[in-house]
Amino acid sequence: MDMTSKLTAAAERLFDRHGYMATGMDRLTQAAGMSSRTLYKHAGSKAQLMARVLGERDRRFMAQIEVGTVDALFAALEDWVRVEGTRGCLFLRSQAETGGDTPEIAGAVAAHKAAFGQRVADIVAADLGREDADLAEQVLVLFEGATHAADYRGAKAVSAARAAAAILTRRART
Amino acid sequence: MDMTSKLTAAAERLFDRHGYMATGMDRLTQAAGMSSRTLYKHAGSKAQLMARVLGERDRRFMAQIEVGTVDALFAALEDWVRVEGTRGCLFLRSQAETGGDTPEIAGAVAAHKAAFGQRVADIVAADLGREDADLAEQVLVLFEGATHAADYRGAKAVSAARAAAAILTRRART
DNA sequence: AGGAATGTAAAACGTACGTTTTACATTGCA
DNA sequence: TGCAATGTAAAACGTACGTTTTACATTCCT
Repeated sequence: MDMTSKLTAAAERLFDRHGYMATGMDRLTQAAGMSSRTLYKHAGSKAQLMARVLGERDRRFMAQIEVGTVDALFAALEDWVRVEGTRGCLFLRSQAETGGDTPEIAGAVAAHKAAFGQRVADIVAADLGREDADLAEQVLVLFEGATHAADYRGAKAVSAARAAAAILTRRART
Repeated sequence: MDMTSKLTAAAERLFDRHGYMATGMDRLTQAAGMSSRTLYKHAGSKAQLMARVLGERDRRFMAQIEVGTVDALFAALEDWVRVEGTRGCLFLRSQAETGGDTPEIAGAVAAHKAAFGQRVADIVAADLGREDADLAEQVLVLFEGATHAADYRGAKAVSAARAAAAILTRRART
């Protein structure tokens, strides 16, 4: 595994577990197993590193929700939280931690959330056989809610969202 | 307005807008208009200050959602985001920023989320005339989702959640 | 064989952190 | 009148921040 991947993986883990601001570069060099000089050669800066972490995560997440039905979307979320745990949305957390004042991060977050919104709309359209902006918004809210409520309610928040989405989707189909 | 209230109000504003970790004590003394010595006399420590901010916010928020129907719950959220803006849930953000490692904060967050969960269950029970744990979980997820999705989708996320909750509640009533 | 590329360890850069202290001014109550 | 309480400004505490630098070792390609 090359140094850049090792660094990005270590950074994602620490930023996700302890927060972006609370994670110092010394902790990062130690976790990545490299000197600070090498780290900066690959990272550029802390903000750029976070932007790359978010880009990687976006790739991974969007691949996981490459599905054709609303129910499969929530099944994918169940898998995601089982593997990754429940710490809310790293994109929104990063944005909030920095008050939206870090351009590299704000850009990565905006790009992800735009792609995610489009993906949800596509899945709803594929499931219904037609576009439905209202249902898409409801499914997006349920997905976001499950992601964050799982923080303190556990996995049952995701299954509740899945059940609610099934009801709303069936209703929209007829 | 006494110094403690002025301090708490200034702290809530800064912590909410720029994040807990990113807000330094010098910025806080300046915003609260008092010396650091006075600030520490009233705050105790940064973590204790945040805990008091969260306690205040819990009081204000729980008063706002003192309602008897599911629809009124989401109407209250619409009012809340109109007044307070859309920056997600300060409790979950604080918890995530500190990785759950700050006891004062973790305690305040746990207390709030327990009270909030109970309140949602009570509202659902009052609306239906009977308890319904499944519907309560769905309403909670919709509420949490609206809170966070409003960050990037705007107020329409809240109305989508309201509409979805209305459908699920009507269905549960019959 | 030789030299760019890539890595290391460790110290230093200046700044800011959360917190405490020193020295002094203003109040309000007994 | 006097003194405790409460406030101020400003410097200092030690630590940690993100970042750069210095000096040196090790690969890898031609």
